[in-house]
Amino acid sequence: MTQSLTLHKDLRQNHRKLTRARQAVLAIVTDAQRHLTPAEIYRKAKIKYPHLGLTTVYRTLDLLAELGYIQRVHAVEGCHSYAPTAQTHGHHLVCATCGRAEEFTDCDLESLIQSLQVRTGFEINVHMLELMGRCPDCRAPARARKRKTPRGKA
Amino acid sequence: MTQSLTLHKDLRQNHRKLTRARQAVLAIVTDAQRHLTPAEIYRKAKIKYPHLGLTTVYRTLDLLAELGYIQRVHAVEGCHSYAPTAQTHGHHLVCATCGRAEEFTDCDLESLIQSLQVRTGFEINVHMLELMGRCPDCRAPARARKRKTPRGKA
DNA sequence: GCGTAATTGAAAATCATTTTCATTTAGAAA
DNA sequence: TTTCTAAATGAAAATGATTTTCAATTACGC
Repeated sequence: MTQSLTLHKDLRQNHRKLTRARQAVLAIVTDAQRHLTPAEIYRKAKIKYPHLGLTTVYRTLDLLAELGYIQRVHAVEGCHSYAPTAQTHGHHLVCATCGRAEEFTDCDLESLIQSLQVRTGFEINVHMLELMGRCPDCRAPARARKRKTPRGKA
Repeated sequence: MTQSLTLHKDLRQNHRKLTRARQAVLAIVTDAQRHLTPAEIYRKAKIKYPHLGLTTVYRTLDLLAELGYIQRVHAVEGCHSYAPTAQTHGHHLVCATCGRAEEFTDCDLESLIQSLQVRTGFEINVHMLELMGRCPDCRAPARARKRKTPRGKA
């Protein structure tokens, strides 16, 4: 709604149009509780707007990410998922079992970055921090059920 | 060399064989100064061992990662690259310009993880931290030359 | 409303990855 | 060393994800 208005303005500034496809895609990503893959977004958005094509989803995700409305999420699995920007002001805490993601902003890496800059001579300007584990919901039944196969290296 | 011996032992324990293909792939990743994609590894390893097939590279990368000899790297670009484990005891500092990667181990996230665990109820057991910026080499000439295009789509 | 550039979706093309399968090979045992 | 067999291999095909092409459609400034 309000977001659509802002988007409309942002698009106009670049001589671009606010289409139903773009609204549908943005709505899906914005309302999602967790990051979604392009295919998932396509499936969900197609319900709102059945005429939608997968190609357009890819193009729209690129566009929205460029404009800063959504963000690419890099998790261990699902390298190319997307999450609304609001949800990603900072970093992710992703549940390895159900994919639910919490975000947090306080990452306090300043001192680390400072010392690394001095030590390495790099100029550091981006950082990506992703934490993974199990959310409360997935931890609870885990005690009762059999544990998931560790699929570990050993 | 020494690494090959260790690998041989590790493989034997799992009833697996030390093949020329595996040696070639491991050598390439181990000697790399930055993380490489499967295709890059294939191209380079094929020089050492021309008979090598791409399929085998994929299978070998999985195996070596499982055994802990190499690690998957998740950077903003190149979601499925690999780096030697030695280089990734901790985290990466990647140069956005030339791709050169430094690694560091002191990440000091314990207090952050602690407080997040309490706050969210998550059990946190993995973290991924990647810093990006420009390395000294790429910074130096930057002052003299024109700055690189910011790589925006617009 | 009109005109036009931007956008679209379907299909084809491309690219990365996995599977299949007949052949080859490492390495344990003789 | 030779023999034997399970493990590993590479080529080709299959699969999946993403991008390109292009003619048709649509948003929106006029």
